[in-house]
Amino acid sequence: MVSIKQIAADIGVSAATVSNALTGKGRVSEEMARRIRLRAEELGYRPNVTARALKRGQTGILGLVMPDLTNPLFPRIAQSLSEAADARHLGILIADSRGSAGEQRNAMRRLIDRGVDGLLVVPQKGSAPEAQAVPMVVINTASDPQNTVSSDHVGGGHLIGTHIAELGHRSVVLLGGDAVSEVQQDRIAGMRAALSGRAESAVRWGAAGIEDLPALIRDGATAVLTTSDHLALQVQSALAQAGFSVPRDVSLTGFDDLPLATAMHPALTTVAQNVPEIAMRAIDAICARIAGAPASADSQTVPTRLVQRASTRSLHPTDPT
Amino acid sequence: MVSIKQIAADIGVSAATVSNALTGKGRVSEEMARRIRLRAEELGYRPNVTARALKRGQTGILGLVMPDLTNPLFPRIAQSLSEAADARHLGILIADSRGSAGEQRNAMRRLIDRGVDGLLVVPQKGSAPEAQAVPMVVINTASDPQNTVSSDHVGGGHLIGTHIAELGHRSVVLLGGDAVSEVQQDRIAGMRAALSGRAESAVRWGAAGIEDLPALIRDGATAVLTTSDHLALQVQSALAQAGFSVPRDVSLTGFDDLPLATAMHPALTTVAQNVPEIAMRAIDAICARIAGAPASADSQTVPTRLVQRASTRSLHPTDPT
DNA sequence: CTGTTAGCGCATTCAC
DNA sequence: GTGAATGCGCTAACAG
Repeated sequence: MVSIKQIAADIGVSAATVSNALTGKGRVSEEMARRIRLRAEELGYRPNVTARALKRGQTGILGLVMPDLTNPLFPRIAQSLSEAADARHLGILIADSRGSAGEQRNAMRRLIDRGVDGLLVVPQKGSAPEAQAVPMVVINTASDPQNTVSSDHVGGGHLIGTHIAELGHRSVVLLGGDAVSEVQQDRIAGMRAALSGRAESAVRWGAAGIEDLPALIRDGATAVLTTSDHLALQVQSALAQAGFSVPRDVSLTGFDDLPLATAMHPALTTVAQNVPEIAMRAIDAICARIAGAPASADSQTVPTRLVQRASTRSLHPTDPT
Repeated sequence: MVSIKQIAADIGVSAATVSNALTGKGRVSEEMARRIRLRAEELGYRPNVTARALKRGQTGILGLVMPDLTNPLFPRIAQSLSEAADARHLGILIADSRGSAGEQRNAMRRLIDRGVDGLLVVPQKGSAPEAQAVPMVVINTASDPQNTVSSDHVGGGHLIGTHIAELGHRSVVLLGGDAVSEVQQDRIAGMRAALSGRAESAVRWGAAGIEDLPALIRDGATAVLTTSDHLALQVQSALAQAGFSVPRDVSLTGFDDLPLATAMHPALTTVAQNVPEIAMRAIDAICARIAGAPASADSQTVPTRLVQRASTRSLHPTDPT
C-alpha cells in the first residue's frame, strides 16, 4: 500500500504537506498541490481509512441490525439504505438479531465494538431496543418514541380499508400474521378505523385465521384484508382449494408490494411502503445525530401508497367487472 | 471510551502489560493479570478495533458484493454468511452492484478502500469480476475458474429432470427467465441432460416463453420446468388464466425453494440450494486466502436437493393422483 | 516477569 | 507556504 509519506519522500516534501494538499485543508501553493495530486494519482494512492478513523475517532461505518435477515423486506431496506449511505460515503455493516431480543442486544454490542458511528435498527417484534453508547435510529416501529422513522402503517391500513369500503363491501375479514407485531397491529387498526361505521369487520390471526376463512365467507364476508402479501398468497391458495375465486367470490388485499404481488393472478391489490424515502430519512437522522444533534423525541412517519390491482372487486351493481 | 492506558495508569502499570494480560500473549504474573482483568471489567473496557486494525494491518471485515440487493436469495445468503463470519469474529460490509458490471467494479473498489480483508462476490449475470488487491471468493457461478464456491446448478436441473422423467412425462417445456444468466443456463442444461432420450424438451425464455405455454400444452406438453420459484408462480397464474390447472393438466416446478413455494397451492416442487453450506465454504475459503493460501484454481460445488411437493403429478396409470 | 520504545498512517497543531 | 512534532489506541520487540 502506498502511504502519504511515500509520496512525500518521493517528491521531497513533508508528509504534512501532502496531507494538506490532498485534503485541501492547509495552505499549500497551487503549484505544489498539483504536483502532489499528480504523483498520488500515478502511485494509485488511496488514503488508509483505518488510520484516518483512528485519528478522527469515527469509522464512517453504520451498523444495520435486522430482526431476521430472512425478512422478505430486507432486500429493499438494505438496498435503499446502502444507496443512501453511499451518497454520504458511509459503509453498512450488517447484523442479524435472529429472532430474539437478547440476540438483538448482542448484535448491537458487536457492532458497537466494531466502532460503528451509529446504529440503524429494525427492532424485533415487540421489543424496544435500549439506548446505547452510539446514536441510534429505529426503523419501522412508530410505537417507539425516540428517533424513529417509520411507514405510516395505520395510514396504510386506512387506505386499504377505505378502498374496500368504497367498493361497497359491508362485511370484511381482517387477517394478521402475528398479533405480537406492533406493525401488524397498526395496519389492522387502520383498516378497522376506515371500515368503522361502513362495514362489519372481524379480526383473525395466523394459520387458524386462514382456516376460519371459508366459514366466514359463507356467512357473508366479501373481502379479506391481510397484513402482508405473503399471507395474501396463502389465503388465495387456501380459498382456491375451498372453491372460492378471487376476486369473483371474495376480494383480497396484501401489504408491502413484494415482487410476488405482480406474479400472482389476479395481481394483488396492496399497500406499498416508500422504502427509499424511509432509508433516506433514517440516514439523514442518524447523520444528524452523529453530527451532534440531540436525540429528538419526535418520530417521522412516511406515507404509504395504495397499489390498486386486480384482486379487489366492486360490489356496486352499476360498476363493471 | 476507556483505553488500555487508562486502566494501566489506574493500576500503576504500563500499557504494554495491560495489553499482554488481556490478550494472554506476553508473560504476566497470574496475580497481576487477574487484577488487570478485574479492573478492565469494572471500567467496561472494550478494545478499540480501529487501533488494533491499524496496528495489525487487518480490519476483520469482509466485503459482500451482490449483483442486486433486491435478489430474492439475498436474505438467505446474507444471513448464512453473516452467521458464518460471526463465528470467526468477522464483520460483513455490504455493497450493491446495481445491475451493471461497471458498478460491480466500483463497489469492489469502495470496499477495498474501506480496508476489507477480503471480498465475497456474487457476480453480475454474465460478468467475471476481475482479480483485485485483496483475496476474493466468487459465489455461485461455477463458470469462473478461480476460488469459486457454487451450488451444483447442473446437478439441480438434473434432479428435477430425472424426477419428471420418472413420473412418466414425455414432452416437457424448460422455461428460463433470462438467457444471459449462466446459472439459469446451467440449470436448463441439467434438465435437458436428464431428459435426454427419455422425453422431448423445448426451451423457452422470459415473458415470451410464458405466452407460448398454452399452445405448447395443447400440443402435448405435460410439464413446465422453470429456473426459479418466482417464474413458476407466474406460470401457474398464467396457466390458471388459460384454464389449465396444476398439477392436473400440467406439472410445474420451480428452483430455489423460496418462502413462496410453500405459500402457493399446490405447494411447489422445487430444488433447494444448501445456502448455509455455501456460506460456510465461502467463508472458509476466504479465510484461507487471507491467511496466505494461494488462489486455487479449483471451484467447490455444493449439492442441491430436490424438494418434492404437490405441483408435480405422475402420469403412470398405476400411480394414484 | 514487567516496562520502555517504537511505529502502524494520518491529520492537526504550531513553529519556521 | 511548508515542515517538525505529536498523538489517536494498540501491540511487537526488546530491555530491564
